Amino acid sequence: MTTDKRLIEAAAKLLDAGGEEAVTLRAVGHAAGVSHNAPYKHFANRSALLAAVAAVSFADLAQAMATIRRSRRTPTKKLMATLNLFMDYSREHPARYRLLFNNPETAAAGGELKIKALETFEHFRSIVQECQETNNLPSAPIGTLASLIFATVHGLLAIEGNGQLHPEKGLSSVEASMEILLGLLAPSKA
Amino acid sequence: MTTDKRLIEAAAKLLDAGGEEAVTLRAVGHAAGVSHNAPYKHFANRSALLAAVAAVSFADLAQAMATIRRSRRTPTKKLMATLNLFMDYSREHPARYRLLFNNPETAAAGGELKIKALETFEHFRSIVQECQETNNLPSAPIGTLASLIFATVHGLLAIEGNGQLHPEKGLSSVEASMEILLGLLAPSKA
DNA sequence: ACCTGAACACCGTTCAAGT
DNA sequence: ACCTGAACACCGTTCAAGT
Repeated sequence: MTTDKRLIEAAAKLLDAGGEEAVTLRAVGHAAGVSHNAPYKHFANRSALLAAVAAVSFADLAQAMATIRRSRRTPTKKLMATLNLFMDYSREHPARYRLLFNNPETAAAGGELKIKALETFEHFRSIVQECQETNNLPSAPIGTLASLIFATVHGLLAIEGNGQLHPEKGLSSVEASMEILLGLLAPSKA
Repeated sequence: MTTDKRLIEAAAKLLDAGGEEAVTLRAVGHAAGVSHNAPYKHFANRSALLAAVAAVSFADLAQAMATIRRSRRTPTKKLMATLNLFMDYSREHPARYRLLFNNPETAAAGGELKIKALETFEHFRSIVQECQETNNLPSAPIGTLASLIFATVHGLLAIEGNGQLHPEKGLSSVEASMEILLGLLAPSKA
């Protein structure tokens, strides 16, 4: 495997294991078997390395979503599967999830990263559209509806990760909240 | 003003102006007119100082929400005003907003910070409840409904802050998305 | 009780070399 | 072309004093 791939992989592993602060160039270099400043021969700086991690992570998500999209399932089931994908990702890789969806630097980035991110949203949007076409979601503008549903899972996951979702206090789980949302959004079958 | 208040204020100002990375203890100390390690006489460490900033910020938000809650407005208008409060806060103090609602350390914290955070949610929940009672929101469990609506603004604002809300690409603004959500949630006046 | 200056370990980044 | 080791500036944190 080429050095740059190994650096990205090492950075991702450190990120998952210890959060963003654990991703030091020294640790990344060491984990990849090179010196602490070899990364600079492959990436402009630490941010660029993290951006590369984000890009491959978006690509992974996009691929998983493409598989769901192609599968033989009802649109509603596809949407559920996609939402579950996000939930699992957020819970198994919280720091990575934050890097993808909650990081000012990721926001500012363009190039490869931006393209991969847009691909991910495009899959999501398409699945939401299928649900609309089968009359399982209201006929609001597709972009608005898709961003609304995505933002809701995202927001719920953020709050959950922040420990501000308190099932014991009457607040509900991400799953339950999403079910309620989709239930309320579903057009009454008149 | 006491030194600890001045330290919190200086930290908040630096946070708003330059993001979390700009909040170095050296800069905070300097801005407050003390040495770079005087903060340690008032706070256990940098995290504790940021937690104090979060606590006063939550208190400010809670107070603004209490005012809205007490005002002579329809429940729906109160809810709108509260949502606008979050939107303004996120746009005017993005780094601070992230500290409050998107920070693993804030999550782990207890004490004063946790209490202030819960107070904020309590106001929000109460306003949502008013909307339910006047039949402007469906009769889902209050905790679930409140967290759902809050998570949605929060998620939309996170995406907006991340530059992933693209009005030009058919995705919509936070305001428009929230209006659609509340419109769809509103029980049909039968 | 509250503050300061020196010191330490760690980090991102740069630079001059090495193959 | 790719990598390394030394060096620099900066940071959080600790410690021994100072009033």
